[in-house]
Amino acid sequence: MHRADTNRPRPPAARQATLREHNLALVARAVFEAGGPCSRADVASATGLTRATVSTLVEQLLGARIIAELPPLAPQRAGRPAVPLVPAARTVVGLGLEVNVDYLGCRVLDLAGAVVAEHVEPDDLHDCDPSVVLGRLGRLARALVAHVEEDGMTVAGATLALPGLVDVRSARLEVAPNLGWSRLDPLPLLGLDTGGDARTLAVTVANEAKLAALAQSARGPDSDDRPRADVPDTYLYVSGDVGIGSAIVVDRRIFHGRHGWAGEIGHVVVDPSGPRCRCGATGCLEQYAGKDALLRGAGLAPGDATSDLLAALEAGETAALTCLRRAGTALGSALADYVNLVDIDTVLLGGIYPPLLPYLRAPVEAELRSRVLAAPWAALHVDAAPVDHHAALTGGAREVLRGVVEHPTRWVEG
Amino acid sequence: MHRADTNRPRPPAARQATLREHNLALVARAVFEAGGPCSRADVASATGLTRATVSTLVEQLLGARIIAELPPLAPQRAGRPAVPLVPAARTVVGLGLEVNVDYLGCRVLDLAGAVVAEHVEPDDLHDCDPSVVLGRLGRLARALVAHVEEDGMTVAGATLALPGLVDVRSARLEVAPNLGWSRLDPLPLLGLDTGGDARTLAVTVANEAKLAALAQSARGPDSDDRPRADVPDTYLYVSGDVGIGSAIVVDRRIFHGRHGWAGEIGHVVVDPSGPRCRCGATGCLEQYAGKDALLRGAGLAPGDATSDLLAALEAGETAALTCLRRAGTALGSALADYVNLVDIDTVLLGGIYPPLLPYLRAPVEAELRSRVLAAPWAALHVDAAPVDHHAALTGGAREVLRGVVEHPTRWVEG
DNA sequence: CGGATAAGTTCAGCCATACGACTTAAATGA
DNA sequence: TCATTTAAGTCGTATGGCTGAACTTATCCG
Repeated sequence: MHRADTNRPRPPAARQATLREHNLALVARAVFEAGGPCSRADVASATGLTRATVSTLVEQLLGARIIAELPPLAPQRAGRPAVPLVPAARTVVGLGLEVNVDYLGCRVLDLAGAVVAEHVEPDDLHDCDPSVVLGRLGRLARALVAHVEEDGMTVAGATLALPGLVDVRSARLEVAPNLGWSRLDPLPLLGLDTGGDARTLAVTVANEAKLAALAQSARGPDSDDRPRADVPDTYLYVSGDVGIGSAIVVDRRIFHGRHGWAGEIGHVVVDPSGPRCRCGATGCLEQYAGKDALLRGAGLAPGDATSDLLAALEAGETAALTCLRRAGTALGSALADYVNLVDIDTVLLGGIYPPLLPYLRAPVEAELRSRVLAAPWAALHVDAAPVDHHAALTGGAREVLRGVVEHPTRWVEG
Repeated sequence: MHRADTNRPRPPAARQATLREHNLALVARAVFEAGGPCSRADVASATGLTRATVSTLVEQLLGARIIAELPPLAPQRAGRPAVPLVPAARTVVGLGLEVNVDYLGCRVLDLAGAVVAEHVEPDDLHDCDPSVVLGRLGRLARALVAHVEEDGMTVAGATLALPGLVDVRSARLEVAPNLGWSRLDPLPLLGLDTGGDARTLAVTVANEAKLAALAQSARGPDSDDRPRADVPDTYLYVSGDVGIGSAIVVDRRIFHGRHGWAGEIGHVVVDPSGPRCRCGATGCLEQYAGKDALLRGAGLAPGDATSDLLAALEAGETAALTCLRRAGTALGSALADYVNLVDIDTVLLGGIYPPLLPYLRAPVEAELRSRVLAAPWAALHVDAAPVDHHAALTGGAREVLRGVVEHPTRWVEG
């Protein structure tokens, strides 16, 4: 059994240019994480660099259009007034793409976190043809890219979100049950790198739930769905739908595991003597807390909407209430395993769960209290995910922009 | 709900000295990971630094006694013969300490990976007094430190391994059920930093299974228990005993989670209608595959040894065989959850499991095949952990030495 | 109006690495 | 035996990024 990582690559040698890259990224991060306009002097004291150095670096970031200067505010203290620095709006942008069972679309975000453009087409994409659908998405994306480029923006890259097992390193989709796709390389089918002009757009693929998870983190625009609670940098995100996906977010980055398949909570064992799952095993979480199981348990049809379920619950229907208690216990049991294994104390529930949370919370928390070994020593937080409206589009675009902020050198002097 | 990590610290500004530190560590790593003597020129081509720079850095590492030169080998090619560089033996050393239910001890490892000194005292430490036992361990450690320092070695630090929930950041032990300890700060009780001389020895604490996990990784001396198979850099380590601990190792580092409590596989749900666990919940893995459960299931007494169980199995006793099949299925079910959640494809079984592996393997693998969602696309490897003889002592010492290799600057020019 | 205060800029100095030339040390072969 | 070849390791200059102190700019305050 030989494996590739036995001689993992060493980091490259550091030279003067490496210093620059590091400090450029440091200054960029300081501006982005300041939570408001900040001066060069603020950045200097936040980073530990001298004001002289910060000035040089800021100059480069301005030139790269990664940050921007605002007109000086009315000064309130003695001393020369500061020039406010902010993330640049509508200059360098990221593109999020997604194909999911009920829609396909793309969204462009700028560095300030604002949605610059988007195009979402609801559709039923169960068992569709990958090349047709991805070709269609590619055309949408090209149109959107052309549009924002006409306005002088630069698209830094794109991330494609797919609801299935995506190998992040080979950019290969192994299987997406609900789309009926398997074993394909989605990127060539988008036709983005062979567009009209000769430029190539860097595109990556990732699992939809993982990208949605990234959209939850605190910093960024608060122009989104819900008022943004203070989301920590490390949390578990669980997205309920027909399947149940999840992601481990550590310091605002996805923990991918070996292939990018971490977080498959939908098939965690809840009860081995439980119902058979479509995966072949028995008693998987999905069979208790997946969308189909919830609807079936409440006496609704598989095609019904979450709102029907919610109506049944609000009407006090016993079948629905019982089913949700059962689902909550199952979800709590699986989350307890999750927390026991990875020791992360915040769980954000997304997908179909946020409106159902009032019915799920008690059994989930009861199960966590009794099953999480460390529960007596560290409080656990279970909350609704703040962003859910096509979160993977936002997450994908943000992932691109994170790359820009963390590696600004590529955009300097271009 | 306010949490501390919302404003996580930024990395420090990089300056010239940072470059040095980085490249010094790079050169050190190159020598340590070469797998044999290597020349300055080898290091240069491995790192991408010039030979001139490597010479300077090697000079410093030699001065810090982190690496050493060997007498030149009989040259086989034309050209000036290389001066072989190797990790230094018996210069800078790491100290591993451990208190466990059946022994306490300490072990000193040098940078070459050799055991320089050790002192292990078997004892029954169920429900012992922490201050007495830790005081005793501290005295052992001081004696060992004095001994190796007389031989001219420098102890770089120490790591204390404890079988319980250890908060790695506060160095606090929350609970260690089998020792009967709870809520205590173990480090002061060791009395190592207030020793006879005024020096302070940096000591950290960690969970025993996690440190044992670190002892498994491939590089390092092969003077240990078993012939070292090629262990990858990323794997799950599971240690069976009365309780079942585990660790997630990614790129040869422990994934600690929020507090250092990741890997509590012993209380993953196997069957909610199963037996009650001492943790209060029902159907935890420990109740199927923990040592007590195995002995009880095989009709043996709780105090019996693993060898008795093995004898019963080899004699073909039905109760023992059935019990191990059941344990294997339970372990496989829990491991399947683990792999589904963290996507790591190698599992090393340690503790009492290696000799039992022939009886566990089939049910474990069957369960993994049917329950791991990604099983069709990536082979899983379940193996016996190569190191098990007081592995946490080795892991703890290695952890200290990893710090030396990755941050050599502190040892240069001292 | 002038001193205090603070933001931002300029410039000499330092330091680590690169690059090319040089030295050292062995094998090779006429 | 001795020049040639090959490769390891060292030396000296050049480059580039950061620092620190002095300087300029711009505002407030008495």
